[in-house]
Amino acid sequence: MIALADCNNFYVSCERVFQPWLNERPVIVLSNNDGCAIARSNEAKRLGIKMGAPYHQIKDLCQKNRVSVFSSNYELYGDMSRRVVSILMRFAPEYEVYSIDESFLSLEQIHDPVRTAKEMRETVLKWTGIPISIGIGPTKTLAKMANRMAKEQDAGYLMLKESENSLISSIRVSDVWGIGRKIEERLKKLKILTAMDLINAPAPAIRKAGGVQLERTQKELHGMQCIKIEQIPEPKKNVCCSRSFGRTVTDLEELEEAVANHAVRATQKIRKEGSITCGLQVFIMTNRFSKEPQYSNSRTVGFDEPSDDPIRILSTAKELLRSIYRKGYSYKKAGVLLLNLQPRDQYQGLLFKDHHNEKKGRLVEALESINSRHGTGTAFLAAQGIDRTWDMKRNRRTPRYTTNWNEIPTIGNNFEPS
DNA sequence: TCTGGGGTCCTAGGACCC
DNA sequence: TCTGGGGTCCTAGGACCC
Repeated sequence: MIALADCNNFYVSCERVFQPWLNERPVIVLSNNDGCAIARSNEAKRLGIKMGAPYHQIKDLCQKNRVSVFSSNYELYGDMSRRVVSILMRFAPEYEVYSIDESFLSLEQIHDPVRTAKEMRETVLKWTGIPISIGIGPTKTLAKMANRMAKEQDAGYLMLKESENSLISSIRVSDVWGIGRKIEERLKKLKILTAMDLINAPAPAIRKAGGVQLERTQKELHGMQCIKIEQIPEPKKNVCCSRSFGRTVTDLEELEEAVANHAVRATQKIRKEGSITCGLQVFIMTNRFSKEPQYSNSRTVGFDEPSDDPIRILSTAKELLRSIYRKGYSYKKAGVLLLNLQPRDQYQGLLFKDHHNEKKGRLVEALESINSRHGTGTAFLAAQGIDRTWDMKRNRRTPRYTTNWNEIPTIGNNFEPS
């Protein structure tokens, strides 16, 4: 059996751990730039706030109903996520961290999966304050479905066996893991509306409608494991860093600063993974929701020799940016992708040229060590800009309670928060 | 005024090879 | 009029996930 442990309304639950008065009140957490609602408490869901709803459209509703609204605090959520995983792994030695709030666990060796699920749930709640739901099924897809049902029934945990047809027949096909809007439409034309319809449909028709992936989903619903638990995550193949601006940006100089920051952050990511990049893409775009003239463009370049040098990646990114920049547009977003990542230890140098520069290497290491000791952003390259007035909005972020010495919560009145 | 960010996998089609 | 057969590799775009 496979279990899927999923944190309930995860970002909201993280905020509630440190602000318990938010319990049983409507709470939402906004995306970067305070754009959309990306996490909602059950109370907020009941008010009709949809996943991904633009905040400016629901602002009145939130004020009227005294909804607590927060900017996302990824330092906090990332740290809470690690804590939850560290508890789950005590129960199941084989597991896969699927996303920031979900893990698949293999319960193959476990005698009584339901009992284990109950214990996991209680322990995670007690040790972290985060409520989780656990779905158990013979495959990942069925575990996902069981998880969904557990949440709907407010049960906490639920085990789904293959034979439980009555349960499955009530599930809409679009609620099956792996089926999005487009596939749903195609299936609708074939009169396949529920998970049960999908199970009973002829395989060739399914293959035609949704390719091998949909066929795999169908097999998984039959109880045949097609999607393995991946204990050790594969190294990333690409990395992307992009942001919307807090305001529109027209100047090349400001775009350059933003792209410089994305390039440096992307490079930090691959260095942490021990990867080097073979290529680089830069993109810029105007606000697609605006009626102003639209422009978006991207340019890609391959490196003659793979690199993880932030200075080289940054300067290449700036060159690419200059080549696609057009004056007169109001830009809303810029990003940098590092493509075709390779493990650093499989690096092949060039025969006739050497980019390697020991002095520069030491400089980058010094930057990294300063930032890891004193916090990200302590030391940075001048190209990244100082004021960064274009930076994203994050007006309602709570303290980084668990990862920053200056923001640790205090108890009682003896200590004034600094 | 205001609309997120970061990934993966698959497929079709083009360019190229013998 | 009629123009082979069988591959590989790469890329862009589409679909999905959280």
